Amino acid sequence: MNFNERKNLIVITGPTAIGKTALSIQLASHFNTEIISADSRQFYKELKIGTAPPSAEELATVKHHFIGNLSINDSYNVSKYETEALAKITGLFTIHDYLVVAGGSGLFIDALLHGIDDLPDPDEELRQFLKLKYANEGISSLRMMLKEYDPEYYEVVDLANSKRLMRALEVCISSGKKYSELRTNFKKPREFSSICIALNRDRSELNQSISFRTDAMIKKGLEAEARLFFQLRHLNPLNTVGYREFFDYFEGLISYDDAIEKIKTNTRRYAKRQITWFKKKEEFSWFHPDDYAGILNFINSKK
RNA sequence: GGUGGGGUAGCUCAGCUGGUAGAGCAACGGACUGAAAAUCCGUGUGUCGGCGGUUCAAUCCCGUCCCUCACCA
Repeated sequence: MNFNERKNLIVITGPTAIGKTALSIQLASHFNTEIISADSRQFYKELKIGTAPPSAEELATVKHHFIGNLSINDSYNVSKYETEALAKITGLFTIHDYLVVAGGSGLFIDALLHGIDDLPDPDEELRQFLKLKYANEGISSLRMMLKEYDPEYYEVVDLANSKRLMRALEVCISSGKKYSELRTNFKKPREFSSICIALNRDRSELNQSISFRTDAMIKKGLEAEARLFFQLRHLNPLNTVGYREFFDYFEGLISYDDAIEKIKTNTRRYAKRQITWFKKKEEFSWFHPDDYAGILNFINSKK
């Protein structure tokens, strides 16, 4: 990229149900530009209710990218997103000075802003082998294996987290190198400026918003939508709040009312994890979602 | 109004023969490199309904008042 004018990526993030969609549309309209989604569940076109994607009206107001661009049968990952989103952004910056990124998936935003290390993609056979090993021999077998392949990573990894252990083993085995050596944490330079905005508000208000939105999803037919995918529930994109709880209900494990309560609880927890993630990212400035004037002022001050 | 049960953490409830209390869930805090709305780790947050009394010591025993549930009027 070689731009004469400065290109600005306005990043809008924050916990779920805080109001990212509405704000991003307002901003994109103001700057007469487009929106890049950074929401790892709104990619899936089949998930129309439970992931709270922008409405048809909203999509008609502002051009969105990476909304409903994948199927739940696709296998996708952050690295692909980095490549595709970066390419999309690079293209759009030839006609826009501002672009808006909106979404709450911290790892994906991180990959977009700073890149992610060049690691091998998961190999399905190898992953199955490791899953089986974990199921049959327990987590200690993964630990012992990792200690052999990569003692340095073994020292720092969360030894209780089977997915981290399996992923590290995957990388070691398929690359023939140590995971700890491939993880450079190098921040790739980007040829645009980022204006990073995180939204948050009083926790009780956020919880109320979560409860309200969940009820709205139920009214829109979330149960029926979940039922469509019951047979496909093993797919990763369906390991998602709002669907998994209904799957438990369909299996007779919990009651209907419990399913709805659990959707709310798990959404609250998800929101908390998002807040924890972004709190330590110093590049983000925090705003109340209603403070549009303050946010606009902040963006313009970055010129 | 009478009789009986109950009032302990945000909720549901344990708590022995008196030694200022603990489970589940919720909540809160944290980690995070191709599964990330995923996955994992950590933390009891309390006028034991109020006021008196007995006792070296009361969530526990006694009195009284308040609240609540059930049954009887």
